Amino acid sequence: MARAPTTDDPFNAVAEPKRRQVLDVLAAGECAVNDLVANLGWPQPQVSKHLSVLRQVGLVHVRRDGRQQMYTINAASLKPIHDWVKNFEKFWDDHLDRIKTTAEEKAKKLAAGRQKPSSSKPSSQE
Amino acid sequence: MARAPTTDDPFNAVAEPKRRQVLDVLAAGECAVNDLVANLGWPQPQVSKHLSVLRQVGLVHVRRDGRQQMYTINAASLKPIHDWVKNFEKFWDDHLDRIKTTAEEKAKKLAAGRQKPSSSKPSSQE
DNA sequence: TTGACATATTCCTATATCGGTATATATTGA
DNA sequence: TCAATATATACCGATATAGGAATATGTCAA
Repeated sequence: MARAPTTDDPFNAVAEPKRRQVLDVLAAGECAVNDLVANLGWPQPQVSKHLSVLRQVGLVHVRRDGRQQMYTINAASLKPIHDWVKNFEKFWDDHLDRIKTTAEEKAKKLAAGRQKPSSSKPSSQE
Repeated sequence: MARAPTTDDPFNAVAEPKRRQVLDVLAAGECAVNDLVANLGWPQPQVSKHLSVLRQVGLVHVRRDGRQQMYTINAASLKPIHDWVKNFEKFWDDHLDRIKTTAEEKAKKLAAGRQKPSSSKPSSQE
């Protein structure tokens, strides 16, 4: 067997850096193919082919406007990626959980006038 | 040219669903290879090979304990993915601070709208 | 040392890729 | 209808893959 096709899911589609670049440009708003070509500086067929992959996984939508094909990002298709990596946030950002959960407490303590900065011991497991 | 190697970056490494599964299991804590084999139900060489890829991109660390190789997740290597997708949160997450993000988008659209469709001039990136 | 256990590596093959070049399709205007 | 513009597709070649099977490596225990 070979690697899963790039069109299988957003994970595979977005593994290619150039496709991420395309999405980065499209994040700024609707764009015609030639504008992408100009923005990215790649050969037109290359841009079209990357757009084709993004289309097939539903990461972009197309609309014809005269001779132009207007592409818009459909970032909702990135949500599975977001949801998956989100589960690992705590591993590199162990402030995150703590800050989020204790922010109000700290605020209260500060408001009370006394706040001891207890040396925080990092425990990965919450 | 072919697709970028799976060991090039976390994006490519994690494009394979089974490697995400491995990380999901490791997220629960340190694990020996055989435990992964038992947990996942895959042939041992397959598990080892996926671990090899994850090792090469730094997504896991290994420690020898007797005859066992104890694997731990190194989720910090997922941060680039997290950081990238985070920029698209606003597209599906409505209850984020919508006013601020839409304002930014409007500004971007206005800036992008100054480009003429026909005359494709490579405007300075970014 | 020998054998059992734990894990990694090698060899194999079908497959899908990315980039380049050339060309096809579609739309508009004269 | 024809030319020009805008975009998509077809073809090619080199390459890396994932899984399976077999085997190599490494470690412990008797």
